[in-house]
Amino acid sequence: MSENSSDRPQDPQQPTMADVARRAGVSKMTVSRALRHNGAVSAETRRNIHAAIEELGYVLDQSAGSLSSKRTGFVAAIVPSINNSNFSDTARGITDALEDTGLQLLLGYTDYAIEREEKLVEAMLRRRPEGVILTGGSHTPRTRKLLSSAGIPVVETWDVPSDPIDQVVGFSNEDAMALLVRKLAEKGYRRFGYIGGTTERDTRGSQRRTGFQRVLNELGLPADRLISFGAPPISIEQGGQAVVSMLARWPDTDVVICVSDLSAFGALMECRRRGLRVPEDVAIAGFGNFEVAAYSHPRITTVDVECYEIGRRAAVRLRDAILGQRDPSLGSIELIRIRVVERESA
Amino acid sequence: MSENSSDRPQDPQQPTMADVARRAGVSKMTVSRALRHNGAVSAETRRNIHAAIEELGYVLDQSAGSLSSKRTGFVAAIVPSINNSNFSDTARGITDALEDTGLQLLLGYTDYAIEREEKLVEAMLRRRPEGVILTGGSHTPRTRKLLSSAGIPVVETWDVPSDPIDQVVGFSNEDAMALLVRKLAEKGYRRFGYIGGTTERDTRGSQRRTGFQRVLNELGLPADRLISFGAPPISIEQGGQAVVSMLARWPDTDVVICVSDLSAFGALMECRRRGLRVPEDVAIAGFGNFEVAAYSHPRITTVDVECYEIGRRAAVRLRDAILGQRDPSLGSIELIRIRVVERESA
DNA sequence: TGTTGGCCTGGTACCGATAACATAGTGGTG
DNA sequence: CACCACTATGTTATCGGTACCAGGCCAACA
Repeated sequence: MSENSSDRPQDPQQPTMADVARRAGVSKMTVSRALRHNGAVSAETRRNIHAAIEELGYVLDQSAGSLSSKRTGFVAAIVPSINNSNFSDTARGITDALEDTGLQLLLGYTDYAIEREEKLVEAMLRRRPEGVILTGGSHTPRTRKLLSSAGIPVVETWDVPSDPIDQVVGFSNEDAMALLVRKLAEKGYRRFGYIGGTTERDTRGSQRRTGFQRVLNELGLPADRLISFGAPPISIEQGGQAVVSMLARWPDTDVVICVSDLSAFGALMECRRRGLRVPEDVAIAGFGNFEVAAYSHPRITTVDVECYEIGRRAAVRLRDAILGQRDPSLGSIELIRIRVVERESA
Repeated sequence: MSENSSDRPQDPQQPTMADVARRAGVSKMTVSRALRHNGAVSAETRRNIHAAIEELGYVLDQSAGSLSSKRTGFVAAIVPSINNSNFSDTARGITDALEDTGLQLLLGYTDYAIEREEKLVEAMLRRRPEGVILTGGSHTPRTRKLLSSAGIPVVETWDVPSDPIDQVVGFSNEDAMALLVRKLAEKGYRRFGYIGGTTERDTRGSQRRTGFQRVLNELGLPADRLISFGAPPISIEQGGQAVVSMLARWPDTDVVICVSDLSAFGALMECRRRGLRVPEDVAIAGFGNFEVAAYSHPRITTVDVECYEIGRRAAVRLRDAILGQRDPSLGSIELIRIRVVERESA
């Protein structure tokens, strides 16, 4: 039913602004003015135009408009996965900050592959976004090149890259994990295990592992209990499987730290299923402060990242850059607060 | 840094196809042909053109192209929430089915409000998508009107509306819930409770509640143990709070059925926290077969919906309609399989 | 050798809006 | 009453591509 035949037997051609203008007895230009509440149009003319629009079922063709105005009215945001409440909180933050700016969000996801990110960036750029928000600081050289020469503002998030493309709103995943490990060491834990994904694909994951190892080295504690399980993002199920391997190999592990709350939750449930007490027999901690961690039984100790704020502030920076209102006193790098949330599991 | 000043001191103006043509010593038309692998262009010319593109850092402006070709190359999908693995599975199904069709997915989310859906549909339509995928069958009259007269194929999903706009790929939420209740009644449960969101806003949620009540009425069992808690989508936390109210009010409740696995999980964890045995003291069931339900302890009995398939098939139908390859022997309504997954919690 | 047909390539006219400037009317002011 | 500032509207020229048609070139064939 490509030619949708329901309601009214509509004309094969969609009406254009010229049709509206003819019907309202004015010129195209006046219609254009009436639609963008900027121009000076008399109340009566405006009424006629809106009546004509209603009768014809006219919908503005924005792509035609952007060709001449050079404003497409959207920004692109690229996240690793939409099925992850951390990133969807960030997306919400972006959407909220963009409200009332006339800017729309176009969301794309990469499945944690920077090659897919490259393809996505190129596809987005063909539609001429007015700005781009990326997740993470690792990109292909071509992605960097495309974005640098696109002449639009770019904000990298969820990371603090050493060589930013443009602006940054994020935090150090390494430091955040270090903070958690240090806190747990203070609580008396000594034999730390780490569960994460296999490859380097999830760069934020590997940075967290680095932070884990760094602190243990500083404290003179062994940092070799590492289980890598599956391609990132590692799931609840994989967290469960990984903790089994961990305890089979190093049965005296004090505390298991997981790359995210999802895997921590899997590990926790698997331990409970096997009759282990958490945290008495083995403690568990996660990362990201997902809702599941706050309401599981026992509740999971984790690191809270202000995901929503990341999105909101990234979008505010983008908006200011686009509208040329960028505050020069602000640096181009903005750090987001992270904090350890101590709960029952560790 | 709106004028991105890093890498190279780039020209203020982005290069256009005419620049590429000039540099390659051909006409714009030939460049256009070389970029869309359809036209006949000699190997050497093509090489020159690609070299010129590379040197200039040219990126095609698709919005200009679509103006004259009348093909924008994207479809819009509108989901209630991106932070919900059911819908993001559907989104993945759409993305996968669109691969290699030259069609891109533009995702929008409504936060479960049909007014926001209306705004979103209008915003999308201004960009002239080649097709639209909606979640659910309830829309504002204006949304329906806009879509019917847009002259593009539309697929409604996750529901079986009585008066479809165009095509449908979904299932009956009422029947799916009825299936679950019937199965649990067969297992011997008699005193059923239901936990869901408050308003009619989440239409799929209310349909599920209707299915719940219908079956209990048919079986001559009381169907009045209903707890409504919070605006949809109800969260893990709200599931926990609701089960507390439920058991305070009707302490002898056999089994608690939740509108989704997330609230079921919250209820389950809260029961465990209070020392209740599940399913011995109270059984719990959910809906949607989320990962959290499969790996919690105990595992949660639920209804599995083929979310990914919903997306994939909706996109296939859209694609066929757009390319004019729609198989007329296929009806315009496609039902997705649903099945009860019996696990430990009920 | 003339004709035919296929492969490349170019020229021109748009696609549907907006920018920029021009113009007509209107009321207030000295 | 001429002049000015201001409002409301129209005209023209694009924006950056693609559709469509025309034409040049060359090999194959009669």
